[in-house]
Amino acid sequence: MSINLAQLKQQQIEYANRIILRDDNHFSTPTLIGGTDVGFEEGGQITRAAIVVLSFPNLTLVEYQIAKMPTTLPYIPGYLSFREYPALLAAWQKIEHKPQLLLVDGQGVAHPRKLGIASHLGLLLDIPTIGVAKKKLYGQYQPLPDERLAQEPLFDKTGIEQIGSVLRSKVKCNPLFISAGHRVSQLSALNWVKACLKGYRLPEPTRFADAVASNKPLLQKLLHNFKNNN
DNA sequence: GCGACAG
DNA sequence: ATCTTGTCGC
Repeated sequence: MSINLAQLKQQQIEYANRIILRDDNHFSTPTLIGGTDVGFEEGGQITRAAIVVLSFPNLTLVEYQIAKMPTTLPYIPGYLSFREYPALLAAWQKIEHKPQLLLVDGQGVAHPRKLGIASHLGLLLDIPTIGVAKKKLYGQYQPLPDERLAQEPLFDKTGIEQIGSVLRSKVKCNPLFISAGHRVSQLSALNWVKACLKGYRLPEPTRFADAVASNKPLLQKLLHNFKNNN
């Protein structure tokens, strides 16, 4: 069986037209903010999606859910969302306290066809989303000084349109690539991420989602404390 | 043809 | 992403 990339590409173009890059009217400040991350088991055969919900602005863990599904697609740059969104939707259904804003691991509109996983998921769930990626997929930017909160706009290939921001969330760490996903402006996307930083490279929602999705004993232990405190 | 390339 | 120990630097 071959993968019909041309069809997926067409779908991305159609979906991208529906993305809204303005701040949502439904909230001024979120009460709950979510984070997502995806991991794999059995050599990639199983996709494990994690969604965490934190209170805002306290940033304490309120809930987390995990969903596992058989992996259907390999990783193809530019088509990540098709590989990961089914498991993420399953995890979302299990979430009891639905957040008003979701930080998604990966790009938002900083994508060749302006439909990274954050945008794709935001559209499917019809909620505001922000893309928080650890690496660049698309775009160009100027070098950043090694200072906390140093930032540079991420531009389209034309160099005219800003498609996201590059943010040094922590000194001596590689920068984060922040881009609006859906129903949020580029400026707000950057500000919400900054509001979720707590001294680590990754914003808290993403950091917690990472811990849940990647079964690391150290951080998994932090989540065990959460169970006891509830 | 060559380089780039989320997770 | 995942497989993995020690190691360098603040």
